[in-house]
Amino acid sequence: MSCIKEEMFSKACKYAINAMIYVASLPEGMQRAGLKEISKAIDSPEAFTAKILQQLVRVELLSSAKGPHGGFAIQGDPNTITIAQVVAAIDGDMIFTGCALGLKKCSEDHPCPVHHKFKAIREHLTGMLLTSNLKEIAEGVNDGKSFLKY
Amino acid sequence: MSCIKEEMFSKACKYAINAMIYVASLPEGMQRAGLKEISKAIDSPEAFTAKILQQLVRVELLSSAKGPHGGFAIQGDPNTITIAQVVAAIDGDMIFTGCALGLKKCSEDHPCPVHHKFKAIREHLTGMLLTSNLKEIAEGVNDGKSFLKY
DNA sequence: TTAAATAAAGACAAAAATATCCTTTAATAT
DNA sequence: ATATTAAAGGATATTTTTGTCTTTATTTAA
Repeated sequence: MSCIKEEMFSKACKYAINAMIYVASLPEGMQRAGLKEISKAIDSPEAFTAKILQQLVRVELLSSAKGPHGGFAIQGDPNTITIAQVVAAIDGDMIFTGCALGLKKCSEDHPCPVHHKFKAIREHLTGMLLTSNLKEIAEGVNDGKSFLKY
Repeated sequence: MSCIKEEMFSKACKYAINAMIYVASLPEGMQRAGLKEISKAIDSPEAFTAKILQQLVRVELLSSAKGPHGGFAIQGDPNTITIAQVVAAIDGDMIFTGCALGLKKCSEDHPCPVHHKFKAIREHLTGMLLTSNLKEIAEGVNDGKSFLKY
């Protein structure tokens, strides 16, 4: 027993976010990328990434095409797709709604000992994720202001 | 593949926080509780909780005594022990310092695409955890204002 | 129409987190 | 001293998450 980890999101979710940002950052006209290209761009395990992309296709955040020149593209408007949607698709909404201490019935009426303290954090986090759209974030990458790997 | 979880802390960490709060909430004079009592109070698996309490003893957040009337007590001043310390002891400091998207070298110079957005959240979270002391939180439990289980 | 490219799907493997059980050690009380 | 109580430690089991591999299905291009 020697835990040294626990971060905000699962690895699957991180790969999903990174992949979505990468695809969103593709130049106009050629907005389709294959699995190999994506997992190379975000430095993620290829086969595992494939599974995650499948999930994103299922929830219609991505569209996919088989065959030569196939691959994945953002489905919908990158301007209105938020990181919150990607997180919800992969990790579910526990990060937005779950009790920090794991109480099943934690609420205003029956709060856990840190309920009110975490409420503010959650609202801050949720608000940020809801207002972070793919387009804006992908632009940072295209401008060389932020990075998808290392 | 059907993830539906991911919360802020590991279960181990949640049990640790709850256990610390419970022990801190014990009445003056009798501030020692056994494993059974603790895991019943916080509704956690007994044997697993034992391992976590051991860790907390090792990092000297708890003291322990064997034999009849043995058990666990807060080591030090509950007024100055913070939730941040408990989290760091069990989950490490990734929650405070790690990159949200998992980049190894994420920094101001080489930021991930959401680095700046998460910075504020992290600071908010860290500040809150650093200023939440056991004493204050345990009082809420003693006053019947908050709950350790269900 | 066939070959090549690519995603989808399913089975499987490895690693980590969670959880249990059993034995040992230490303290207390009789 | 001895029996009892309770934590410590170690081995093992289960579940979840992460990751791989192989086959199938679909599309494109020659």
